[in-house]
Amino acid sequence: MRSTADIIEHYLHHLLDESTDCVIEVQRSCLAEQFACVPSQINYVISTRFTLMRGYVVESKRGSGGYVRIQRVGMPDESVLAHIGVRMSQADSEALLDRLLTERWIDEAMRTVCRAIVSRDTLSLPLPVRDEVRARIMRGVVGALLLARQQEVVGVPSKRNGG
Amino acid sequence: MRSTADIIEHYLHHLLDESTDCVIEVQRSCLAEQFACVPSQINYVISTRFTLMRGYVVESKRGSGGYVRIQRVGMPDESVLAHIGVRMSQADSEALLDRLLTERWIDEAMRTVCRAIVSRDTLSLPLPVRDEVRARIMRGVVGALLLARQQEVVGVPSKRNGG
DNA sequence: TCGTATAATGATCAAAGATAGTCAACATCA
DNA sequence: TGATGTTGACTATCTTTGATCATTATACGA
Repeated sequence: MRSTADIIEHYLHHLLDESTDCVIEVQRSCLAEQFACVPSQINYVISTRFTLMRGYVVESKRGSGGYVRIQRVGMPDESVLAHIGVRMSQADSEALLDRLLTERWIDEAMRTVCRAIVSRDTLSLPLPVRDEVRARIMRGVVGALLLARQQEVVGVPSKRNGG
Repeated sequence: MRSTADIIEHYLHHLLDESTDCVIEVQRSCLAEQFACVPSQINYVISTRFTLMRGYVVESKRGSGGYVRIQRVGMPDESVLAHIGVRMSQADSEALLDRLLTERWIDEAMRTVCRAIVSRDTLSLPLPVRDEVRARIMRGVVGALLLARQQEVVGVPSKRNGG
């Protein structure tokens, strides 16, 4: 059975898909009532599923007339590397891979392979080393992609060997 | 007499045969209850019978709404897996990537990215851990390639962010 | 008009709950 | 007797909940 958090996430995605401008505004307490959960559950969903890494910007206002605004934003090329810190969680790296797929930097196969590589089962290292290695790997991936793009533009004929 | 492990294995195989897309999702605790065994028995069954060697990829999620997903992806090339031991050097992994490229399991882009990932600079771990992680990564790559190939066939239902 | 009290929101954080994983001792089978 | 199977204590991760704090708008009295 899917968790409440999953259901709420799905609902918000649905609203975003319906919206014409990739922005939605909801009321935390209303949503909570609608899904029969405590208000802070909404914060949980937003903080785990609508992160900047996944391509969302969230703003809110308290007090009467308060709201939570969720906006789906595009990915500025150069900002990607900057968003990868010294450590990176599995969730964040999967989010980034999903975005790279959405933005057509990579294809399905690449995402599947990279997802497998950065999974905790594959790395199988104790924290925080695991998250540090994952960050370096994601840097490597994005770095390689950026390089490939540059070469495309300049017209370098697909790198040979390279030993 | 058949062991409990055999019976559970058989049951899971049955579920997989019934499924239309070679994927099943079960709950560890439910299965354990169903077969009157401890939950860790399920892990035993999965780790001994649903290995990559035998053509399965397994993913799971903990917590509320948790599950274990078993996917049949087809048997990997034995000679490929055989080359990946407990440890793998950078040179060996690059050689394997070259071979995968030659045999058209991967394309240039994939090789470039994977080479970057398994380089000692990216992993940046002391030996022998570095070679061990590299071996697991290459194993993950092989499994993911099988998975990706099957996703192509079945057609992925545009899975949204990590659900 | 200004300042303040109050109501209406949303945010944070830590504890509790819900699953699944690991490991090693013990049991059983061939 | 070694290989395979079973068990349970301990661990890791993800979700749910509630107490408490923070912010904003508005009503109201001076």
